[in-house]
Amino acid sequence: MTPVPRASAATSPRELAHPSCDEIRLEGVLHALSDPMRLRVVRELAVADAEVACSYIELPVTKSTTTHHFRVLREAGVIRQTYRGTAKLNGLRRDDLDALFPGLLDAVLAAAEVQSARLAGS
Amino acid sequence: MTPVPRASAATSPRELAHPSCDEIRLEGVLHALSDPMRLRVVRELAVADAEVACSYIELPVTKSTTTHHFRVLREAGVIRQTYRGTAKLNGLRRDDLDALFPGLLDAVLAAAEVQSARLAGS
DNA sequence: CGACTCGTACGATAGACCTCGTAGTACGTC
DNA sequence: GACGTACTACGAGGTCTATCGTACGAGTCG
Repeated sequence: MTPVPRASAATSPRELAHPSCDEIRLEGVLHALSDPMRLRVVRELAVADAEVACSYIELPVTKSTTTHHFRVLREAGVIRQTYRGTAKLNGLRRDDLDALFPGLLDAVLAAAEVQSARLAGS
Repeated sequence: MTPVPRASAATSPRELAHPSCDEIRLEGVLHALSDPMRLRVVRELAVADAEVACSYIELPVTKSTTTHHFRVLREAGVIRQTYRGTAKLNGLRRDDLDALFPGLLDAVLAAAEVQSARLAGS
């Protein structure tokens, strides 16, 4: 019942499973990006342009839910997560996404920007 | 309980409600595109580059389900539907989408193309 | 008119998803 | 070792969604 066998705790039991580039599916990426919370996370990660902790991005939901969204983003191949002590650093997989789907991430980010400005402007 | 009051059947009871450009939300578009069936429909509409009937696009699902997907696409603002006799013509709202989110549709279509080729090549 | 085709509407079902709360684990600090 | 912090896992509740089947309205053609 444990899909991820806990990485066997050999040396780094805190390795997180990321999909390889071959496993990243466009539908999954679009679905991950279609949630307002996750889109917000991705936008903040994009402007941060560096690895930030989960707690750095404040969402109007519980921490459990935040964890859930980060997991969805990771499993879709949108972000990369690595542990660093007690914190978990999150970064956009921009290189992989750009290689797989050129221009897609930028187009989505630009569209989010446009819409955000549109909604703010009235 | 009827969100759309049936257009009142005044003169054209067969007018379909489309969201205006202001009402098109990026999340909705991404969500509409995140379904394999709908992505397929959009791709076929893009290559057709003209208005085609629902039945022109063959999907491995029932006709009811096909109708459902077309409705989702229309309500998200991705396609435009108009009646012409017994058939219903579907066309991409390319102009509106390009105006709202420049490059987004092309990026998604290109990404779908890339992935399709990748999956076919094995 | 009758029959047929195209698409819709409604109900039902099963699965996925977002959200939360609580309990637990890993890591750092005192 | 004890405590606090950061995040996770699990279960639950409620909503949404994809799919189907059947029944129905609109239009076309014999």
